[in-house]
Amino acid sequence: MLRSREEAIVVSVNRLLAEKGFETMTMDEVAADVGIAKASLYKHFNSKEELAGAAMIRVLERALEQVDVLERDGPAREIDRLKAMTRWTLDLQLAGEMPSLPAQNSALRNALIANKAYLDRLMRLSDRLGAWITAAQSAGDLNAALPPELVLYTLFARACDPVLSLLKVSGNLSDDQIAEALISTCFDGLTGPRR
Amino acid sequence: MLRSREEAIVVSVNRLLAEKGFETMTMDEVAADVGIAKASLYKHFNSKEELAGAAMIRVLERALEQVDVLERDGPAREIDRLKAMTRWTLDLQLAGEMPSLPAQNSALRNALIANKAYLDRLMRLSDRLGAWITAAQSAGDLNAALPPELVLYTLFARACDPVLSLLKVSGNLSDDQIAEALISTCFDGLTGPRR
DNA sequence: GTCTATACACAGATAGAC
DNA sequence: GTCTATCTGTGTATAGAC
Repeated sequence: MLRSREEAIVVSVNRLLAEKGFETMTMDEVAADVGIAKASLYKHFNSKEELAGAAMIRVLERALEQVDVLERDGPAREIDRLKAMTRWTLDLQLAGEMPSLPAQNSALRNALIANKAYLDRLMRLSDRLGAWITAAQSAGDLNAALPPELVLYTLFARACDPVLSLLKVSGNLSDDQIAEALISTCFDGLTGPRR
Repeated sequence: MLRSREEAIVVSVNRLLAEKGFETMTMDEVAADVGIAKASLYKHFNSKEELAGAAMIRVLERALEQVDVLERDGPAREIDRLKAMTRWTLDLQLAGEMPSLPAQNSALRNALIANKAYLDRLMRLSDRLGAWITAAQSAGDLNAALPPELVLYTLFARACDPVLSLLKVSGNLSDDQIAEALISTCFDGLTGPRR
């Protein structure tokens, strides 16, 4: 029951991070959302940074599980697996469960680069996706002129692309149309698949 | 001299916003960076939101000037003008002068949508770019299946793409290589121009 | 482990002299 | 308009009873 309580906390943090970002989210909000007192939060997590770190770790672990699923039951070609992973992150965003990544300098970023558990998951995920990327480049399905790290960063960045939320509030497209359009622009670019 | 002082303030804010984001930037830092007392800041701008708004407006005005330049002396095809504008925003980012946009909910975003001067510039810029976008789609240079607003949002989002800063800290590419690579992935996608 | 109450720090904004 | 000094609110974190 301690585990399930902490799970409930992390779920709330996940959603609040997605909604407001790390700096704007307050521990009072988290406590209110979970339905416990703020002081109780600190019995489970020693700081706001540690709490956010736990949320980020949870997302990375879910991503690693998804990589396993795709490797077992997914499409054969690596390019299609990469597209499936991208679709997975877009669906997470659309569900409001993707915490916004700390791209710029922030207190969270400094805490995360000192968080061994977080870095471990991040590197494992990078390695798995990196293998797919180089394979897809060898197969001629990804532009081989692009540095693999550029491809990796681009896919990571799509996981928090503000274009999705802009399209969502504009209200002209369904969630599925948004996801498909973003996959198209990510892999085929704005010019589109034909030339 | 009041004008030049305010210009100096906005330049500092621009850089600090690019470096740390709105929530993390403090008025004390701004004052220290400009070299005046914090109270003096408030003689020029009534709030932190207003100050950041002035910085955003300045960027939009520079962008509008750039649109004029390209319309006068730039390439003939709209697709190439859009690429030139993208390159311009990437160069701004590389110079550390592009304030990070308030994609998620933040105090700044709420202030900006109530800022008439800001919204006016944003709409003017959107209209100018929107005309290029539909023209490029008609010419077959942009994927005509994509909603123009999606293309517009995608270009706006490239102006604060975290991929750029990730590549910059990794240190493997020159600034020019980074800019060219990002234009390539934006317009031709990860799969590249050939198929 | 949960709560109420509070300590502590810091950031946005202002007062008032010059 | 610039300064020093200060007010005020708020957010992280903790004390201590139960």
